[in-house]
Amino acid sequence: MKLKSDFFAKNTLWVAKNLLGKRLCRKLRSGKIISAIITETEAYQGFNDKASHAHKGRTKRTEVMFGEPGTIYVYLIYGMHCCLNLVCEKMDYPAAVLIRGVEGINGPGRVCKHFQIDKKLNGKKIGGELWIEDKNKKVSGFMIHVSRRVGVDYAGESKDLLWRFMIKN
DNA sequence: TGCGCGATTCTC
DNA sequence: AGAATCGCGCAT
Repeated sequence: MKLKSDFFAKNTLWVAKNLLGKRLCRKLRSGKIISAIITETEAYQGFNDKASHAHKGRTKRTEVMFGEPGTIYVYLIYGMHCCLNLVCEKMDYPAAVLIRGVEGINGPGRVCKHFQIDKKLNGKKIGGELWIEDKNKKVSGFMIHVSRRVGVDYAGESKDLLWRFMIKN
């Protein structure tokens, strides 16, 4: 079953945890469909999260994070890698979950490379070209490891928030 | 108009 | 440990 936008219209931490074990699916430019189980996520949420791009307010770049739940947010980092996020919560509230890793592929940049995800998907809704499926009966009952987010040491008191989630093993 | 830096990854 | 590489946010 494809997840619908109502799945994302919830607390960002809940979405980050509950995306673990779901299947990320992508229709490649060639038409071929590939997928992998999501194993690692991070939450970026609210007006007080200094690690979030949206902390500095609504800008051309962060506008997507204020949009409808289930919207795709892709940004370019370090001038060379793309990162995939899914917008959560409600309109006008900045929130997204970063997909940091899938089965066999670690790191947000490598996930985007593998799934051929770039900024052309930014602002689009999940559904046609990129979607999440929840039908993995064998992927359940796993343990979730919680830790601090990666690469946000600049974020003051927000850097120690335990908003990173990954499947153990 | 210019500058510093980043939710990273790969190589030396 | 250092490079690669560019758009964004803020200062000028």
